[in-house]
Amino acid sequence: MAAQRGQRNGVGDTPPAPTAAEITTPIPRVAEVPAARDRARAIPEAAVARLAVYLRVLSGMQEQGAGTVSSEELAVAAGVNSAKLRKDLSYIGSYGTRGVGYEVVVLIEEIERILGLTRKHSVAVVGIGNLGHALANYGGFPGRGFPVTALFDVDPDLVGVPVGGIPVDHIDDIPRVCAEREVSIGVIATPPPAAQAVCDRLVEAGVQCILNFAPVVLQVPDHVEVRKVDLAVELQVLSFHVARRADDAAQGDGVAGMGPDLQVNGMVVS
Amino acid sequence: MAAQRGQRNGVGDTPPAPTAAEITTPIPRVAEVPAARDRARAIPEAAVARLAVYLRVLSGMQEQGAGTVSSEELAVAAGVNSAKLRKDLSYIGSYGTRGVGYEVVVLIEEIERILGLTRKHSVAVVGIGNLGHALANYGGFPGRGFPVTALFDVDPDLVGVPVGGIPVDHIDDIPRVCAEREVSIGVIATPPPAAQAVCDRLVEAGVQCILNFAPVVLQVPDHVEVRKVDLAVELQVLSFHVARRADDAAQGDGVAGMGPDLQVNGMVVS
DNA sequence: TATTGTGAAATGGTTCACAGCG
DNA sequence: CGCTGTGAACCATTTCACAATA
Repeated sequence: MAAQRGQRNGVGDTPPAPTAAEITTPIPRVAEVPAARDRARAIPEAAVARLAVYLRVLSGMQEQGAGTVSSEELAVAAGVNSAKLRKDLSYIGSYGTRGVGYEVVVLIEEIERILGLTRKHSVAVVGIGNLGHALANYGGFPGRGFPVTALFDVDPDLVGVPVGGIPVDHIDDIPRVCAEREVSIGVIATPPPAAQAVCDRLVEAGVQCILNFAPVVLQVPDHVEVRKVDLAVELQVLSFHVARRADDAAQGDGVAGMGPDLQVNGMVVS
Repeated sequence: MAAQRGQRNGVGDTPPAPTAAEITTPIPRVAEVPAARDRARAIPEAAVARLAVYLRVLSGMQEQGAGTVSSEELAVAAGVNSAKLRKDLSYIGSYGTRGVGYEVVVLIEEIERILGLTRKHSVAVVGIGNLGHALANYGGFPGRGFPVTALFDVDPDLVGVPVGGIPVDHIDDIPRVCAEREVSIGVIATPPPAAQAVCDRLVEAGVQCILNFAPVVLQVPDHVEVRKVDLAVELQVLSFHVARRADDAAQGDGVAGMGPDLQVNGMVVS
C-alpha cells in the first residue's frame, strides 16, 4: 500500500487528479435533501479554506452583536473581494437577502454544517516534542469541536506521562488506541525520519485525514487526505520575496537613474 | 496606513491584484543578464513553494550520494507529476541534460539562488507562548539560513529571560531591536487580539515579510508580504473532507451492497 | 535513445458586470 | 434602491504531447 500522491495545500497546489470536479450524482435520483451534500463535492478546495475564514470572522461579528452583514463588509473583514466572497457563499446555497445582506447566524450555521463542524472530530497528536507539546496544550484545538483524545511518542520516558491532561501512549499502540477513541484526524509532529512510518500506522488504524507538520512528502493511499504545514517552505517562500524585493530595488534604481546602457553582468541569453 | 489586503497561501488563494503576471520588462531593452532576476518575477507563487520542496528532496538525494536525477524520479519523490516538475524547473532556467537528467548539485545551487537562500534571513518571533517557545527552540529554523535573532513578548516575567539562547525583549522594543538586528522576517505567534498591533509594529520597524500563526486576517500595506499558517482552517478543511466522506458512504451504500458489516473507522476496500 | 524543455490545449479559479429580487 | 446570485469573460496553472538534443 501507500501509493504515491502529492498532498494538498501548503500554498497553491491543486490536486493531481480529479478532486473538486462536477462528478456529482451520476444517477438523476429523485431530488431529495437540499442537495447540500451533493453540493459539497463541487466546492473548490480553495473556497473551503476561505469558508473557514469567513466563519471565524462571522463569529467575531456575532459576538459584537451584528445581526446582518453585506458581502462587502464581510469581504473586507476577511481580506478578499466581495465577488469572490459571494461566489464562495453561493457554493453552499442562497442564504442572503437581496438588497439587505446575510443574517450572521444563518451563515454561521450553514458554513458549520458544510464544514462538518456539527460533529466532533477526535484528534490524535503523534510526536510530543516542542511542537507536539504546544499542540497538545491547545487542549481541544480551535474553539472546541476538535478534542485531542490521544497522544503518541516513542520515547519511553514520555509514555504514560500526561500532557495537557492526556496520557502519552506508545506509537505501537496507534492502531488500538485510535480505533478505541475513534480518532478521525491524525496530526504528525515527529522528526522527519519517523513521519512516514507514523503515517503508515495511522492509515492502518483507519485514520483518513492527516495534518502533517513534518517536512516530508508523505506517501498515502488515495482515500487518505493529507494537508501539510511546512515551516521551511513558508520561510523559503518569504525569502524568495525578500530576494525579489532586493532585486527590484536594485533594478528600479537603474531605470529611474541612468539611461539605456545597463549591462552590469552582461551576457546574453535567450 | 495599513491598507486592506488578503494574505496568500493557506490553501488556494491567488493574489488579489496582479502578482505573478508576465509584466516583465515593459521596455524591450537590450538582452542583458541571464534574466535570472527578471525571471524571478514571472515564477508563479505555487511554483515557488514547490521549488522549496524539490530543494529539500534534492538535499536528501545528495546526502545519499546521488549525482543526477531524472525529472521522473524527482517528481515521484516530491509527490508531483513530472511535467509539472519540469515546467517548474524551466521557470528558473535550463539546467538539465536531455537524455540524462539533472545534476543534483547544480539544481540545488540554482534553486537556492532563486529562493534567495544564499543570504541569511534574520527572524524575529513575537509571542513566546507554547508555540513561540517551540519556534524559538528550533534555534535557527530549517537547516540554517534563518537564524532567530530576536524574541518579543508583553509578559514582564518573560522579558529578559533567554529562550533558546536569545533573551526576550518587550514588544515596545520591536522597532529598535528589529532595526539593530536587521530582521527581515517577522513571525507572529501571539494570541489573536494582539496580532494586528504586533503586525503594525513590525511593519513600522521595516519588516516586509511576515509569517502569521495567529488566527486573524492581518491588514497590511501593499509592500508587505504575509503568509499564514492557520491551524483552525487546516482542521476545518479536514473536517470538511471527513464529512464529505461520510456522505459518500451513506449515499454509496445504496449502490455497493451495504450488506456486510461496514466497519467503524472506514477502511474502504476500494 | 532517453529525457529535457516548451508551445498549445485543457482545466480550474477569479473577477466582471448585470439581471433578478426583496 | 441596494445587494445578492451567477453566467460569461478572463486569467493562471496544470497537463499534454512532441520537437529538440546530449
